[in-house]
Amino acid sequence: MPAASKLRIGRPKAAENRLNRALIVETSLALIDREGIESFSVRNVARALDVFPTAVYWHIGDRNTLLSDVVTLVLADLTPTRATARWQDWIRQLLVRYRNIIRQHPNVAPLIGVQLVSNGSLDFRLVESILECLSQAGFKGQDLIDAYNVVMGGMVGFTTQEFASVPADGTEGWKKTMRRAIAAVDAKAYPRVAAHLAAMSNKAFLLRWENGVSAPLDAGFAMFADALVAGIEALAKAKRGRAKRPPGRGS
Amino acid sequence: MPAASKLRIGRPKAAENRLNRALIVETSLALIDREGIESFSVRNVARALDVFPTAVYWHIGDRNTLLSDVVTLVLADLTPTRATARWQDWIRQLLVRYRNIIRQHPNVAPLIGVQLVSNGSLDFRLVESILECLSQAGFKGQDLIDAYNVVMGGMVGFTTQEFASVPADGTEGWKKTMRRAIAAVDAKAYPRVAAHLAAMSNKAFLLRWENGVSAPLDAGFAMFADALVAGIEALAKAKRGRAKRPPGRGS
DNA sequence: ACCTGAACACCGTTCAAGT
DNA sequence: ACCTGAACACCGTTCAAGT
Repeated sequence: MPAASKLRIGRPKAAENRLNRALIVETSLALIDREGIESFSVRNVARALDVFPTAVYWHIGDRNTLLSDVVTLVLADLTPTRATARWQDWIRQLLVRYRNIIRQHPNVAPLIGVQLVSNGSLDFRLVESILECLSQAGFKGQDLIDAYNVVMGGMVGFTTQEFASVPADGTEGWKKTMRRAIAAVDAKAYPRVAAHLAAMSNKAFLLRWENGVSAPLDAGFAMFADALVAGIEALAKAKRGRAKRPPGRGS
Repeated sequence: MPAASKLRIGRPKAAENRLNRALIVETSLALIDREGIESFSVRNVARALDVFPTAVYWHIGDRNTLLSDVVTLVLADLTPTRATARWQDWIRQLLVRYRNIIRQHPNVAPLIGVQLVSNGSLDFRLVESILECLSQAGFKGQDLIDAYNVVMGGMVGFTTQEFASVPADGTEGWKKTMRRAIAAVDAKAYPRVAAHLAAMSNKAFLLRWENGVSAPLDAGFAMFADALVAGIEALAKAKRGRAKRPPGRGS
């Protein structure tokens, strides 16, 4: 029988508060926030709720579906409310909102984008809003779809990496190894890396042993958002200029 | 004893061909390519090599380190050879090369970027080349580091999502559910989604049940690369114009 | 409808031996 | 140095019961 666990989070057992899907999803998120996805398991969720694993299964279907629901919960308030004068601001705001959400639930980051199941969310409001925004920018037809993918890809891409998960436990040895390997860069072979070593250590992709939780890349993200918006703007302008395709290779 | 497995891949056992790290890493990659990371395990690697799991452990340290080595192997030839006249072309080429590599090993995609251990690679040549390129573009100091992060974030971000892993087995029911949910969009509430439904089904993030392997986002990726490069170019130009920061928020 | 209970076929990893 | 062998503490998931 499931022992009266110290991990217990939700539900006062004896009450008439029965097990249900929402409770399971909330408990899962709480566990992931606290312990990370590496050590997340359906069995731990069951322990936290003081029921048998099979009771959880009755409600969730399977592990992937549960994780998909967690993602849906986390991203529930992603879509910005309408009404910014410039479409550029709306897109930038979307990226910022996404990052702020992930900052509150960094351990969820690895779930989004890398598994197709997380599409279970299917927030049509988000899709519609992005399309609306990009139509306003002047995109239509295939270009509109492409621009949509650019926005979504940019939104998730940078932040996912910034908050990439740190190895669970044996992390100490690995951190030391990383720090040393970085510090020991050959200044003759890689002069620019050596020159910027202090500014890049733990503040640049590949040269980190901590993630965005303890070492956020604020400035890098700001430039990423600026660049993406400026880039989309430039392409939109080029397309308006002539009714054709831009200098880049097309579909 | 490890049965003479049908999964057997490498090493003719009786030969003097002993177990070693490189062989283990190659075998792991072959298994991941064939079966996906979802069903990857150290024990399967051992079976494929016809040894006990503990023999593998003697060489690799632990599972995460092994996966990090797999990533290193896959990305070995990522960095483009020097010598493109325009820095813009070099950056675009880098993104294209990254995507081509992932197309050859799509199941590895989820490993890159989402786990900090994969930084074990530490290819200074890549870092140095990007810095060189962006210096040529006119970035310096903190801006140079930020621009570096923009490039790395963009390189990995889009493609990782395009090749997000599809659920392993029970995939049939999930696919049907997705297809129906998408097809059943409310045209009054989401007119633009409804209008572009055919063009977006399986060709736009969130509205997919297949990944880049069977439904590549070629045009979307092309625009993403164009937008990112154009955006970086615009920021560089703005910075050259005045010795200050661009309109976007800085730090 | 909702949960218990037992069971199956797996994991990663450690530790003690063998050669 | 390199591998076998056994063991530990876990997994996700299914299936048969109970209420």
